[in-house]
Amino acid sequence: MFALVDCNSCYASCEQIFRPDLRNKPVVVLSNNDGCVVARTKEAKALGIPNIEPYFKVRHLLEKHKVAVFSSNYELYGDVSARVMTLLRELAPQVEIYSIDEAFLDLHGFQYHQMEHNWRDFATHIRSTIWQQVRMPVCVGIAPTKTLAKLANHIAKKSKKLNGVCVMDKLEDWEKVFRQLPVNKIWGVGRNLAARLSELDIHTVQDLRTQDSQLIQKQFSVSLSRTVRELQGINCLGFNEVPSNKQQIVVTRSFGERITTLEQLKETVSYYGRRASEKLRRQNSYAQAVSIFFETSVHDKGTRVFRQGCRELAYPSNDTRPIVELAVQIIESLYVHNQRYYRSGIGLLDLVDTNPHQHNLWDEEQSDKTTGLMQMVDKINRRFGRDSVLFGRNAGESPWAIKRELKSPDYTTRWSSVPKIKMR
DNA sequence: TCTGGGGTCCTAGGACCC
DNA sequence: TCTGGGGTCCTAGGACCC
Repeated sequence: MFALVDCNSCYASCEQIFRPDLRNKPVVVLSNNDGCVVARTKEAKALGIPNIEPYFKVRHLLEKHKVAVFSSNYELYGDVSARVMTLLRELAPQVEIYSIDEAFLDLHGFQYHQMEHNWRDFATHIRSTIWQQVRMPVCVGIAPTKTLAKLANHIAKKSKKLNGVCVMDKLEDWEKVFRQLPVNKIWGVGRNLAARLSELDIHTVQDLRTQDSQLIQKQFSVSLSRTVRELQGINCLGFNEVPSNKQQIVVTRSFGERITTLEQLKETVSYYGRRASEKLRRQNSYAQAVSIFFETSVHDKGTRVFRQGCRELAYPSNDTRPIVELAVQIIESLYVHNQRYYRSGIGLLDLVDTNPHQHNLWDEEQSDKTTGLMQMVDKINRRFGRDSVLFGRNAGESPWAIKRELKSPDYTTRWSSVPKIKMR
């Protein structure tokens, strides 16, 4: 079994920890520069305040209902999150932190109070512990796969009867609910997929659950076929306790006021470059390329300007100076005068984990076993004749079969290439 | 007047290689 | 010995997540 523990209206709940007088009242947290609503308590939701809504559009509503409004304080949210995650590690054998407000628990082989099917009690224990120790309200979903645990968590949030806990041990018992849940509530099914599925008359969770996963793989993708199998109770997603290093690091902001000069723009990107290289050093990586962009707002008059460029660093680095220097060069080459810029950003790409000054051929081969192996096979074949290397479980099986095998729906593909430029 | 800031994985297709 | 099926590597772009 897996559990998904999710903080309720995370940022808003964090603010309430320090303002107990705001318990059970509508609270809203705004994004950087107070641009958008990014979190709201259920009382605020009930007033009809949508998420990611421009502040100015809902301001009158917030004032009318005397909603408490906070500017965001990400340091605080990070602190509270860390305390929740520490508690979870004490409560469960294996924890995968999925986002600032969510974590999966792997409960395979785990027994609560020496009892095997005591999941409801366990989940309730998690809830009350986190509430008592941190004053953070959470919901818990428990199910045989991660995708189902997500769904269970969703149900736990929606249904008042369940008291924030939903356990899906016998899937047959839930078919009635699955028939009522629209397909886009499933983790991995967004707006676009939902629309395409609807054409095939697949509208509910139950509709998707009962599809043939191979057919879905042909018509859609491996990802969706995995989702189908997960919904059937077949575990297809890995569990990563140790968070892997980021493959790209991006820092973007919209400005408080429009920027109109090259100097100002360079300043913003220098600042983002510093933040980005800090993140890079924290995970001990080196960037090989820098990408920057800046743009005017879609909401402003005139034709919209969007400029973006990517260049390779002379050598892989996580030092602020070469990164910012290159970023500034790119800006200078792309800058368009007489515009009112609305936001900019920097991306550090093609990250490598090895110290570029300590090249080690053996390590490189290890780091990409597939390539290394295939090169070796080719070398031997060239010397001793084609197909002189037999490989795989069955003699005569082609070496490439290994790769195909790893691409089966039960495993995630491990060698997607890092896109060079990945910024809007 | 005022509209978030990050990430991930997958696919398709072209050039090239063995 | 030679072909060619099927790899690699790369990029753009789409879709998804919180």
